[in-house]
Amino acid sequence: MERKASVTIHDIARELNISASTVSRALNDNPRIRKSTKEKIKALALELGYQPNTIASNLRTQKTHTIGIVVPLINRHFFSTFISGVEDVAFDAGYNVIISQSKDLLQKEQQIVNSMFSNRVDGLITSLSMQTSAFEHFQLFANKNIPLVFFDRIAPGFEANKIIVDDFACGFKATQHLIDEGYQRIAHLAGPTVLNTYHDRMEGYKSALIKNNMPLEDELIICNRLTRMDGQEAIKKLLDLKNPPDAVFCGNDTSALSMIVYLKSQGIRIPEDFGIVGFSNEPFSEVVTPSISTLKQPAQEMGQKAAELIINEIENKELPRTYQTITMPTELIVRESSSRKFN
Amino acid sequence: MERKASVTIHDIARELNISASTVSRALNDNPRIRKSTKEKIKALALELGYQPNTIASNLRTQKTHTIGIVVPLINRHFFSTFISGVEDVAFDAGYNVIISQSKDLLQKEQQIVNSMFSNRVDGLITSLSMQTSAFEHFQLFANKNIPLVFFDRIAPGFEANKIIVDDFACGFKATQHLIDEGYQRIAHLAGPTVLNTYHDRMEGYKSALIKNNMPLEDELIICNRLTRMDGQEAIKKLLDLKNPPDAVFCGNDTSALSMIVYLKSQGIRIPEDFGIVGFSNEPFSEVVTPSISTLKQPAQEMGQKAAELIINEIENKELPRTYQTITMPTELIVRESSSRKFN
DNA sequence: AAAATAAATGCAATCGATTGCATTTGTGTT
DNA sequence: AACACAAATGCAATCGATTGCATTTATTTT
Repeated sequence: MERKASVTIHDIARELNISASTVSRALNDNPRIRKSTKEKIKALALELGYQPNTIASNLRTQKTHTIGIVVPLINRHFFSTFISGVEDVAFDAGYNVIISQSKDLLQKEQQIVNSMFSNRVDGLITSLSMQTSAFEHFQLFANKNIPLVFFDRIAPGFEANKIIVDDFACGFKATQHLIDEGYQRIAHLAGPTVLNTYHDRMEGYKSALIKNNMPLEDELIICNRLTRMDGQEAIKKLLDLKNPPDAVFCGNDTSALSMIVYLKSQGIRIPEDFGIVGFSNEPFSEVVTPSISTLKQPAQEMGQKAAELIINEIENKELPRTYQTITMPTELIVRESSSRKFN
Repeated sequence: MERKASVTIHDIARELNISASTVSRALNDNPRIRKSTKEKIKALALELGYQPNTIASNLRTQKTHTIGIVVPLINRHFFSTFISGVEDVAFDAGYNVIISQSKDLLQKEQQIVNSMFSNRVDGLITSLSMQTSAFEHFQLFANKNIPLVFFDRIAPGFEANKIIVDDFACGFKATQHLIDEGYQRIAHLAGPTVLNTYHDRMEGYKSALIKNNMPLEDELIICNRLTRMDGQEAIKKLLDLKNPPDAVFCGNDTSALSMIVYLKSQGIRIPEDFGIVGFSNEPFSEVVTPSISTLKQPAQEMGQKAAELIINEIENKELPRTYQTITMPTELIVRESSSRKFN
């Protein structure tokens, strides 16, 4: 019920008969202020319950100590873990994190990016929506030389730092693994291939087939949005082929799971009759039956790295920019769904 | 590489030979400005690529259109889904969301809450850390009449809005269900009972036993932090009892899962020999074998509700405060792990 | 003790948008 | 044409902290 306005440095100054500048400097431990004065000021600040107004400081210093994050969906394990990684590093470096989700909609992404700009975030970390194939809305940041880091789903050709995994190698590894396990006819369920991630995984898949002198067949490649429903439809379609596959490399674990559920319901044994490899190691992948072989992306570490990169850029704005693309290591986790030797 | 400072309303004013006030009003669609003037101003703003400086506006208006969220861990499904719900509603109402994780550490929570205050969030939504049993750090908000909403793990006795589920009823329902399925000796694995959630679930458990004339036994109640490891240790301990239980109601799904893994490894059949009910319906709970019976909390809806509540409070600050505690519905999802009739 | 130097503090502008009140411009009435 | 009134715009202070430069105070040097 206290209606009293906030305590400001002016209140402290008045009380002590000194100037606001001195108070400001004292609270910021500026060496120009005598120790005894500082102590006096800090003591009073504490007593009055002074809380700095970050907004005012931000306005004056043109720095918000805030990093914006835009991801398709906050509550996807990969993204929330990534965010957690960013937040860890950011917090320790004195940065706040503001977050929005594009819901995989380009229009919302554009709105958010604008809003983040108006909020004067010091840097922006983002993974593109499924609909994003043009990048003008990020130009705002580039123009004003505000650090920008893309991760996972990146803007190809855009001058910025990028953090990715080697999706091509992942696709290759997954497919090669299925081949090594003796599967003969391997299909691929991909996401929208405008996105580098899905595109590269598919190329890796193709490359592995070619390397092993196996034919590429269009009917064995399906593209959709990789939801549970999509996975089920895809597996039905594949099983209906005249010459159906005996394994699938899926673009994510969700669709892999829904395929497994369907295959089981049809009495098809996994991995004996059919092999599955997913992508991104969702928490459920380890614990379902059969457990899902998958590729693990170091989400937390990617977030940490992204934060380090962007904070470094923010704090060295005067230096000439050099943009790097950092490729983080992935791991093929072989589990039951693709592993005949387990049985 | 453009080094030109940002375009401000003053730049627009100068160019058009009018005052900044008029520009400001025009851009905010103030009816005091003539339509033709507005159009002129907006056109130039667009041409110059004007982007409002939200910081300046925030300082002047004493409003940031920002809601702070503090949760124990961002990448826990319940929390990230809750956040997603908040973000949905907040975004549509023109609010930003800033997020931090306490990592279940009181000290970090205190730091974050202070920082959110200094950043002048218009409201704060929070679920307490496992270590939090005193609430002075939230007093800052209460004193200045800044809306505060607790959810899930709330501060008992603190005057604020609260969003919870009826954990007592949940504990009761879960236990009653196990009894109905014919389990004779039911144990409970609880989290730290300083937290209302775990405390209430335990009380519900006890109440169900009493109602059914079953004895309460201390050795059947274990308290820990409900990690996977904790779950495994707990089930071992329980099985080692002279008179071991034949079912457990677990404080979360994670510990329930680790119990299941252990029980399976010991050749104990679920649900025939042993029943398990978890809590919070993690994504994996539906898909493991056996699938886990659990209580579903409407995380997304809770987030939406929290956002609605706090935005309403923010935008009606002059109204006298009335604090409500909203109890959201839960659902007992019966799956294989507790359901003898399935087999 | 005066002068020179260093240390401590203060003044006032600034960041960019907003807003109460004053002033100017425009419209309508007789 | 003169007046009343409404509509449109401008002035200048404000939000709270920061900071270059000026000024005051303290210390050292000769």
